[in-house]
Amino acid sequence: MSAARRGRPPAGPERRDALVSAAYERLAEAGFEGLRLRDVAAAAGIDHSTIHHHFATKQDLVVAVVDHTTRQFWSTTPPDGGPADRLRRHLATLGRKIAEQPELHVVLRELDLRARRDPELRTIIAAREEGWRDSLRTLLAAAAEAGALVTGVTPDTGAELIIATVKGASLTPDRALNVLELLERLLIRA
Amino acid sequence: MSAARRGRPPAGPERRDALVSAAYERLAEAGFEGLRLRDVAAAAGIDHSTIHHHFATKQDLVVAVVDHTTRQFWSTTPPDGGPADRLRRHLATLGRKIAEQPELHVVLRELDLRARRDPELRTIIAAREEGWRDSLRTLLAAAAEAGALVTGVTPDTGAELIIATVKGASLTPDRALNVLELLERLLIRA
Amino acid sequence: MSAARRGRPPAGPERRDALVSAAYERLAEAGFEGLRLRDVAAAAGIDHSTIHHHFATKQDLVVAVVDHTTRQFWSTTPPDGGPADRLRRHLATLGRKIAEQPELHVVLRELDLRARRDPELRTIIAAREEGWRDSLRTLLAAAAEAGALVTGVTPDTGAELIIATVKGASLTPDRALNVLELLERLLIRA
Amino acid sequence: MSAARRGRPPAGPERRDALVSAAYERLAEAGFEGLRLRDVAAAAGIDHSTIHHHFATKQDLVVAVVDHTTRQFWSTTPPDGGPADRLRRHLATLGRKIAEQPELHVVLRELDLRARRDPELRTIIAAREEGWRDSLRTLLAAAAEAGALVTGVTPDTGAELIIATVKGASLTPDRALNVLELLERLLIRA
DNA sequence: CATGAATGAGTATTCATTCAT
DNA sequence: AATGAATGAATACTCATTCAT
Repeated sequence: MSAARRGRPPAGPERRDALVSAAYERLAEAGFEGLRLRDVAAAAGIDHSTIHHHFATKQDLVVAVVDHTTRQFWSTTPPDGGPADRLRRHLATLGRKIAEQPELHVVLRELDLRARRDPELRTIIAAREEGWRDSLRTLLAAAAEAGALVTGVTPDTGAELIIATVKGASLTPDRALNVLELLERLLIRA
Repeated sequence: MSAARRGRPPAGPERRDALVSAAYERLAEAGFEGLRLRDVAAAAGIDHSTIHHHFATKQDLVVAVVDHTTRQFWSTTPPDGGPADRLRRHLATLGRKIAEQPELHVVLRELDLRARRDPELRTIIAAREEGWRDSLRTLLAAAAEAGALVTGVTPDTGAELIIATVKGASLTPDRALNVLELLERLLIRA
Repeated sequence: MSAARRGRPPAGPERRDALVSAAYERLAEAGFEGLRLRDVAAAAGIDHSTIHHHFATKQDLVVAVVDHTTRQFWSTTPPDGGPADRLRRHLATLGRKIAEQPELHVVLRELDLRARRDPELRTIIAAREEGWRDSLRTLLAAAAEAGALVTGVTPDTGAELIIATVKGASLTPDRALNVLELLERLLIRA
Repeated sequence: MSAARRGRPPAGPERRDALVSAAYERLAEAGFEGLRLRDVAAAAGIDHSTIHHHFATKQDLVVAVVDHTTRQFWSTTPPDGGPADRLRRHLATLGRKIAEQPELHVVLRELDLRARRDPELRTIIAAREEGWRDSLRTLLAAAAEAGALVTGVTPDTGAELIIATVKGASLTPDRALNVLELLERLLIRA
């Protein structure tokens, strides 16, 4: 009713989301280095000064993008099944997502680097990653108890290895699926 | 008369190297996002417009930094010994270097991301990485022939897994050593 | 229903006064240079776009502030008594007011300067000042007739001297009282 | 030889002075409220970004203007003669300068107000004014010793009265001369 | 009356690059 | 080679004002 009255200004609250999405896309295309509020506004179809009505500062928009991006990754996590199977599916899902949606993981790597110099982002990203790490540890502990894990792999280092490999694999998306398949075979007993 | 007046301005040709080193350090600290020619010049102790006598454009300096950085990484590669041992030493050396010299690997990740949008850097970096990949493949093929490799690992995917894990591990330097140790145990037969 | 919900939004007509007072205070604190409608609105506890329901333009609000401020100063004038005494009391009152309420006189000086570039303000302020000047002239003429004035002081130049000194003294509020006391002794016969 | 090579860019070091003069003039015309670096640059005939080559920030330029302006006022002070005469000449010179060069004194009043909110300017201006105050006190003390001063005027309050009156008189330049003449007659014994 | 969203002209500042010396 | 002055396009952010609700 109120949206798309004359076709140009979409509406009120969803405008904020449109800005975050546009910023996410610009970040994927151009990196932090090339992230310009003007481009974000243009992509969202609004005047660039209107951005500041929704986000006081560029950093505030970036924080919203971090939230949006890490949340999107989080939805990746698998539901249920046997521990070995769940781990298998988790890695397979990640491998597929990296191949299908490479920008998401590229942006996540961009955020990892930016977080080194930005305490605010560091806090948010560390919290989200900690959630992933915890769920991996739980999964690996269950798999170990079920005797499905290769000997010598503790839940702790196993989780770190998975995190590192997923992150590194996301830098070369077309090879990610194969890499994560091999990792899975190395971790889980035949 | 004016050169080496107080020992500060090194000279003519090594001035170029000083600029590359300064740019590398700025890149490690601030990322591409925060790389300013003025800062680089200041760190090298010269006027910022003098940079253009050594590098026509900022991109030229960046290319030189890429060369400098990837070369530094390359020097990391191990010399000789048995194939399993050489692989072990390679991963151990990398793990140690990441812990000791984290900025080098952070800069390399920065370059990986930048290369996605910059064909010139992509070419250089891909060529250097291809060298690393080749030597890993050779190493893994030798290890496989010696029966030292876990079954199911081909030289191709094994090399990809190592590359991915090393890259991902470099994003959390303090955990890198443990991660690479585990990878090594998973790849090499006891 | 929505008005006076929590006692904060006063009502309809007095809202206008609240805005003028808030603007006066902002002007005292930050000068014309730092006068922002948003700040004024925030200080009055309303949305900044609501200001435009009371004052079509910023200038309109400024005009209202000028009226408010000059009126406040006007109330300063003394009632009655003998001419010399009335003059004495006038200067003493001014000196005290400057010390007690320095912002009022600082704002008046701000207005004097602004009036140089703003014909609308100039007209208003000149009219108000003319009233003060007239009453000073009348007072001085009466004092002269009563023989209470030092020789050589005409009502005209005497009034100008008083006006100039009061204005200048208001720039250093803590010394104003002493300055005006001395002026009084110089003008009035012992 | 180097200046006015093609007529447009005047030269190097005097460019700084040209900017200060231009800023002073803009300040006189538009006040702090209307002081724009773009206008200053345009008045000096250079690109507005070039300003930052000479003054890192707007505040730095303002500080230079304060220095320039207060220095100009200072040069107003009279040389020598008998104490009463020197005081007479000082007030007469000030009265004439205010009438001839009203913008200078308007800018000085602008600075007085700005100094209330700007500690950096406050320090500079207070120091300069203290110099004026001191010289006035010395002058009045000499005049008092010579018996040329009206009874009841101490060097301290006399100096304050002069300062206040000069400041206030500068707000209405065409009446300043008369006001200061009257002040002189009130202070100095016939 | 009141609001929140939107606008657009404007504001200081940044920065790679050019040029004369 | 080196420098300092100059440039101009770009950059985040501001602010009075408008408009639909």
